[in-house]
Amino acid sequence: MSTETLVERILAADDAPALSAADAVHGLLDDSVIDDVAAPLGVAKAAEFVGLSPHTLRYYEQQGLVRPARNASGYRAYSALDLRRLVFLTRMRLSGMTMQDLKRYIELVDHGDNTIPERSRIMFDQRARIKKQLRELTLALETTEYKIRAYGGHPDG
Amino acid sequence: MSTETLVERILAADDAPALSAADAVHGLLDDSVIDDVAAPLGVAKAAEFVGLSPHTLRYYEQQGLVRPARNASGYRAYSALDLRRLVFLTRMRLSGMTMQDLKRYIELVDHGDNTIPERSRIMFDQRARIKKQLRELTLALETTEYKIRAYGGHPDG
DNA sequence: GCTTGCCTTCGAGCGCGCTCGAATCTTTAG
DNA sequence: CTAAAGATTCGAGCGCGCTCGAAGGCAAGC
Repeated sequence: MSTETLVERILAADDAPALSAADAVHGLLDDSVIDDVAAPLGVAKAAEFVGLSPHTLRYYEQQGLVRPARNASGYRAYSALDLRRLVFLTRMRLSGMTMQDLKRYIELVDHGDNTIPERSRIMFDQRARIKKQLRELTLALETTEYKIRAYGGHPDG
Repeated sequence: MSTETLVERILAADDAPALSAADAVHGLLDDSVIDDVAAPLGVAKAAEFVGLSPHTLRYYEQQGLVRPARNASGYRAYSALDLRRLVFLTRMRLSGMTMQDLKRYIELVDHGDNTIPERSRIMFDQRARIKKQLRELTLALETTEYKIRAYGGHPDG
């Protein structure tokens, strides 16, 4: 929570992102919100929900990251649980976790509570990576804003 | 400056990164520091300075992003100016600017001041991208810390 | 019944950004 | 003088994470 409010201060009152359609990954803080959506969702809707392509969702499934149920016709049906996992996966991917690490992590999840120590380690590493990226991005932001200032900052040329 | 102090608060007093050898990209805020270094540098030293490989520096040159002078033997000699550009390039790359956009930008720089409007636009876009990434990373960080908390947070398994 | 459109599987292909190997030249140490 | 370390150019190769195309099944509207 502390982190959120701080970074919120950084990014608030700025070029409002205008998050239009279903961008769960960039908006949701409370996963329980997902229950409100009319799950289960087909692959297209689920993809739109997390901001990925249907292709990518099938790819994730093939890689063992999600296992949505199928309806009578063999179509994928993403439950609220599946959607929450997709949000998790997408956030981890967006923050630079590799497919390999993500696969390993999910594999551990599927193997019960005695894998928690290793999962914990993975999340510690992930946190360190994210913080490093935050540092790098902060420097890049400063550099960028320096340039904008130097150019006089005319947004429309 | 405002941004820096805020994010500094977020990341301060944490797992100290132990920035050992020459990590200009992650540390320098004032480019003038570069003059202190004994420029010009050979490709290996320059690479170490920005945290890239010599291969990558040659690749950047081939792509037209830097043009270091050559000594009598044809070896690359990166001047302080070149090093500052390398720091800039590296920060932009680390913050997700594509090679294509970077090439375009440098091309504009090489074409004088009347290209400033377009350069300005590129930097505005870049800033928006960085801020989006910061938002995504922040959510990912929260998710990660949530997991760590859930796992009881034992760092050593 | 037919068309439209979204769903399925499969394997191949691709764009990005390096990364490497080979052959050769230069500099430095002993 | 010799050997080792590090520089050069060139083009090929690679790992990641998708991304796409082909061939076909299923559902709904006219």
